[in-house]
Amino acid sequence: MDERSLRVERPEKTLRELALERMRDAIIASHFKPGERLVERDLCMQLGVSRTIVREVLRHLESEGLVATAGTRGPVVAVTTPEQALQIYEIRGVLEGMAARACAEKGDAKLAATLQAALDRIKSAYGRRRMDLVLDETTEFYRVLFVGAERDVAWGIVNSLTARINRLRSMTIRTPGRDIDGPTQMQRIVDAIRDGHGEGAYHAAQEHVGIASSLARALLADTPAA
Amino acid sequence: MDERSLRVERPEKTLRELALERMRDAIIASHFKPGERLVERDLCMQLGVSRTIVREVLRHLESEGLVATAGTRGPVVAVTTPEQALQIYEIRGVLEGMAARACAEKGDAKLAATLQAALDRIKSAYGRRRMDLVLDETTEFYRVLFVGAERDVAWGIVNSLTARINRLRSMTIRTPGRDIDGPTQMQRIVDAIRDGHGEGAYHAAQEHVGIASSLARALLADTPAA
DNA sequence: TAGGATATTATGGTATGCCAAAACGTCGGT
DNA sequence: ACCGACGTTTTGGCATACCATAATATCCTA
Repeated sequence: MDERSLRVERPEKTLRELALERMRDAIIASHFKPGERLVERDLCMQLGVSRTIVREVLRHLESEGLVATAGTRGPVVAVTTPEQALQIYEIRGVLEGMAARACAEKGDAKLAATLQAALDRIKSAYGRRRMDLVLDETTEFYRVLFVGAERDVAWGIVNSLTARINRLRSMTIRTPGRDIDGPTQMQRIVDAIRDGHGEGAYHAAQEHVGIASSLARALLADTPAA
Repeated sequence: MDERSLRVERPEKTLRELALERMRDAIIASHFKPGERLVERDLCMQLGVSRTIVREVLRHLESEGLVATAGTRGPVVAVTTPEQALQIYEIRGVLEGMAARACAEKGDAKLAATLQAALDRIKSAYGRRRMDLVLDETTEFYRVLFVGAERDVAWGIVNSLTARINRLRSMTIRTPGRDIDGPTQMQRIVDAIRDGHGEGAYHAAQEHVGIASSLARALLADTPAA
């Protein structure tokens, strides 16, 4: 037993931070459904924390758009209307296009390789029918894209918007043929970036989101609100 | 004294909501400076509310990006780095361009008139050297633009981003000649919208933000961090 | 049985308390 | 004068309490 093993490990995160992550993940994963009432005291029991923490977490989530509070009625999981969902796809289109263009103009071969690796992991997840992993790896792909583009502000926005349409995302990746078409479109993004084609990357990224948007539009025509 | 005067007026907003607005406005108006420590108990005294409310307000403002909390050190007013500020201008450029294009494609004469009225108010504020009003009326102009474009999600993003660079905004509108050039550029946006020119409106909006970005870049070269 | 009145319970808004850790001030030794 | 140890104060993390209002259940009457 040497000196290091006597060291006291201090918790890396506060209870509040842990609870926030847990709640955010639970909403994103549809454990709590859109429109569902989030009763503070129930959450206290589920999370095993006091109301103080629950309320503070709810304030965060309100500001993130994942929770809505209207008048005297308590907090509910936010409902993303079809109109909003389509707006979100549009915004993602312009921001992802912007990031893709910046990556292409950067001319960084290592970045292109990292994106390719991330895309390969998406393909692999599709191949294994691991749809949960497809979403996670897609998020990772875009994180690499925005970090590579040095656009952390836009990444914060896109990531937050994406959380609000996660149910829809989960549905679009399951549409027939998406497992082939989706990675093919993303491959075009990566290729354009590797080749340094700014406009090409911009349009490839926009097209990819545009197609997802069309899929979502069709799905929303069948089952409203996500 | 009739029946109506016996009615109990219930407060429209909770204490928390009022405190949140007050704090947000105070940060935006530079009452609290970037990097300044926001001590909970001090805020309690200044706002006249309990720590509960202060903490919940701080959670909101954290998620909005106006307040930062790092490790064991308490909350501070967020510092927007020059890099972030420039990113924010870039994002505004694409989102405002998108909204302007949507307005132009809408072909709504009433909307164009409302935008013109809003721009006239900006001009009037410039003429009276009321720079605080210039900022307020500019915000109103863009609110009308996004609402007219039916892009409330993008408006939420732009409004929130703009709050983070308000000091810089306050400085750019004060640069020599901006009082003439700014409204001229915005007039081009309004004209393109009135004439139904989608691409024209898009580029006019992008150009306007691009010029503000260049002014900001120059200012940031002199005085870092806002 | 249906509807209204009343009682009870649940819930959000808000304040206060406790405690551990961080920050700051003081003192003594070199 | 500087540094380290120690004591004191400040501060954030977190829990709990109180209260008014909203929601729900129960009871009584027509």
